[in-house]
Amino acid sequence: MTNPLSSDIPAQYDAGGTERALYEAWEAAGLFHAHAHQTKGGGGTRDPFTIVIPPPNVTAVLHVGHGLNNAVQDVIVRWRRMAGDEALWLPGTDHAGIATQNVVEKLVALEGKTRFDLGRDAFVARTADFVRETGGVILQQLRAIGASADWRRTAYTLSPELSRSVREAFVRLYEKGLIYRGYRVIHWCPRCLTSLSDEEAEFKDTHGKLYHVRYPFADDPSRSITVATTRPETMLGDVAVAVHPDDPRYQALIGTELLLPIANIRIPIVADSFVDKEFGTGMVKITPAHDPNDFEAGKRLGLAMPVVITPDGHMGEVHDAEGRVPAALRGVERFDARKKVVKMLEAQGFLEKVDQHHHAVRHCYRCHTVVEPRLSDQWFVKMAPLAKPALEAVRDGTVRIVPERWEAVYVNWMEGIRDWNISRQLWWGHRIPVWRCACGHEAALREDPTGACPKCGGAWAQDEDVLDTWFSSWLWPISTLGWPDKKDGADLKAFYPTDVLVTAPEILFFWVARMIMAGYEFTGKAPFHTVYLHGTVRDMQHRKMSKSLGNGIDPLEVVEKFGADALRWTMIAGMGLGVDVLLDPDDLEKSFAPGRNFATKLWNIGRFLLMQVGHDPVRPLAALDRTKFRSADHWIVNRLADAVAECDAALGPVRPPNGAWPERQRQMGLRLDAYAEAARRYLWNDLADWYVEACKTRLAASGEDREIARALLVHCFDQGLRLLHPIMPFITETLWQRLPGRATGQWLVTAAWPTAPARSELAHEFEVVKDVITAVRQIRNDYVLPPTQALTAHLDGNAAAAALALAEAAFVQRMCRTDLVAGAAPAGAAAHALLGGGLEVVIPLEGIVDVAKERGKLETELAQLDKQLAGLRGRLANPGFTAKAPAAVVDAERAKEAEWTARTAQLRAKIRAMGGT
RNA sequence: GGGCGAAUAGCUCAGCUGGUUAGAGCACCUGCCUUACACGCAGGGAGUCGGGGGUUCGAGUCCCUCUUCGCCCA
Repeated sequence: MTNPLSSDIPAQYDAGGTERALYEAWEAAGLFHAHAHQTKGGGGTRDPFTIVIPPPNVTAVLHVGHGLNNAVQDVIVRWRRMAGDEALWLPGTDHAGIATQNVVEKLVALEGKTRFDLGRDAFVARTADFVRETGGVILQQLRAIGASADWRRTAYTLSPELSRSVREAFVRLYEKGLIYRGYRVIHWCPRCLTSLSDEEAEFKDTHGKLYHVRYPFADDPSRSITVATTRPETMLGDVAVAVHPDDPRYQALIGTELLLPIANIRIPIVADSFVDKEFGTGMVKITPAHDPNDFEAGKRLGLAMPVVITPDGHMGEVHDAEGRVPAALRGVERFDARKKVVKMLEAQGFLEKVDQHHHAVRHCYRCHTVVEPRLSDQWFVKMAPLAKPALEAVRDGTVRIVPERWEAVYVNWMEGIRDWNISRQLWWGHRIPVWRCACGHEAALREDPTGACPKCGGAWAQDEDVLDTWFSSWLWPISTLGWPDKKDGADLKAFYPTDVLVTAPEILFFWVARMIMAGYEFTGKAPFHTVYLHGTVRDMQHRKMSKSLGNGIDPLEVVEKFGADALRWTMIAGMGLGVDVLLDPDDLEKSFAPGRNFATKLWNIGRFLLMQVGHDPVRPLAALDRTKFRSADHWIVNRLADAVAECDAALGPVRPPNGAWPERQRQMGLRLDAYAEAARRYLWNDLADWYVEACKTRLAASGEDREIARALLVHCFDQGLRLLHPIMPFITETLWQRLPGRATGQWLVTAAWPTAPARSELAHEFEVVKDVITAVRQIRNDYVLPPTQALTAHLDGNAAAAALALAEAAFVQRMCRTDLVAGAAPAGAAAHALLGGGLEVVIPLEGIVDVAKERGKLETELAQLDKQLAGLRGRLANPGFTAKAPAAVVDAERAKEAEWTARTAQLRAKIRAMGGT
């Protein structure tokens, strides 16, 4: 294992042991704990920066989707922590009503029992025990990927504190009349035995069938009409057949009666404008208890509502349905019943035809069972009043959604918002705090009642249902910070509203939209100013990773094999805004190599640099005499300034300037891939590839030049580690601890985020040196000259530029084994390169260079340039362009023309000298 | 059926309010174990910006249209 805090630098970096030890050290040092009193709201001086975690289910184990989501949050929160904010990342879990109850029911089933055998209290106690034992697993796993969450504030939706929030929210809404009880058709999961909200009943495209069924007229069985249905078994609950009132085909039939096959019941033909004239036959059967649209129609028309399917999805005369379900169908499972009904219809000659039919069918989002529309009593939240401020917030930029296209989706949903079914027929969850008495008295109570009904003195009983888990999740940003508790409101004052919410688009409606509503309803403020919706991790066929497909990636396996830094780098660097991350579950090596390779490279940069620099202290940047800088020094300082600016531009702005995002800033920032690339380019392509190389010879000497190189190497590497730390926290900290002069107790985690150093005017001088080196390397490659072969390059055409290169002749020699000479090359065969500013690099290669071929190369270059120059001159000759284009554009084009003209002249002269025309 | 969006190098994507010779990463090809790193170094090829039309001095960028694909909602 690599000791994270030691000063020696082994040849190999061992991620596994280092990461574990380092995480423990960080946590022990309390680096992730945010202090309310440090914030401006808490009496301190710092801006707060808060992210609340999208709480994973207590039953969840870490999958790569969590990995991505939490890596993003960690990058952002680590960035803000370094930037000097009092940064709080608040972790926790939710109790996941349906999912957790399902898991425990399965455990109970292993003992041959059901939850009903145990009884409600015992089952709830059993579930609570289960959660106590296993509920923290995923939070423990988050530590392995480096999550810098404030574990001392870990929250849980079913804790006493958060339960109080839920209760308070319910009672307030109830008292305002925004929570009501309604008897209507809702989505019902016959397996979970509970109702579901619209959002929890997911559409899935299904290959079904459209059955065309003949319903004979009651008074003349020789005549019949035909209705089309995808669910023939529900016909037993039919109470009418509807036609569109304007449909000329059926005007005369309205009011006549049909004989419902199988059930042999008379039902009327009615008119309702909800019927789609074009669909099927334009006649639709009405089954009010088993279809939401039919329910509405049934209500409008005052029809009966017989229920013919039991809660667990079997046929039966459940309610108001005597005589409708024949004995042969009673107790038959609904899909078996469908087959039987079809057979019966066929046998009796009522089945006209069956078409293939593709349609979207609702499924339970927890167990994927086909949802059964069911008529029942449920609690609802009236959403329209809550949606109003939440919609306005996104419209006026108080809350921005990134990427932008989801704002339109959000607005669209909000405008068509429907009431939210919040009751669940479960035992695991917050029990609805409503008590009812036989006398009709009903109350929602903040505290459990002790006595009897205050109205009549009779016994009163609490509602049996529990609340939708999302009814606690929508309070998450406020409940976790202590709402509504006034006595200890420090966190709410210090850290609310939060800043960025990081999640996947799938739960935009489930959770994000509702949190915004709850924020306004209960605190009068939006709970955050930015919603960052990231992509999904997919496999190489662009399929979402899932257990059933077996195409998942276990992030802990990746951490084990390549390190958390490699995992994080790969995901963050590969994540464009709102873009899916593609990873190959069958080839983890290939998927995570970029991260692992970069970590290794970084280790080697650090190892070499630190060995060269030694342990002696170095001077700070400000103490360096810039007049003593070499061209490479000026250059690397500018590159650092560029890198800081690029990272800041990619990440920021942090928060809206005056409470709302101006149009210009609404989609700026959070470009994590661009940030990652800027940091990588600086450390690898600038610092390692050029500056470290440029320092090699200088470090071997002694004196002032060596000290400048040492100081800049340390400073520039230090700054680079800081820029990279939010993405690769472990290896950067491990290296940072080894920088000379590091005192114990200093941590990169809380080190200051870089600010761009003052730029130098002389950085371009090193570009000339680089260009010469690159030109020589190109020539060496073109003529397949071995790297060891010594060359001499003559620098002509621009004496000043040549002098800059000659000043670094030793460096050039190191980089490309080539000596530099000022002035024209001797006559003879040579390779040529024409650099910017007219600087010519000429390498005599008698016997190797074919003069005609070399001339051909220059002629090709000339031809290309001539063509572009012709276009450019055409543009400048066009009065429309010079008159209408901005002056700056025209000037730039003129400057270009001058430069290209000079270059073509130079090329022509060279070609002539080589015997061409 | 309603709404939103995308089509740019082999792949994944940048390209801001129209204005350099359209970029990056990965992949690919060539050469190299140059005393930190082959998980590396150096060099290189590659795109008629989905088709068509329009606006403009100028279009990958704006408008229309067609084609294909994706997402959300019913």
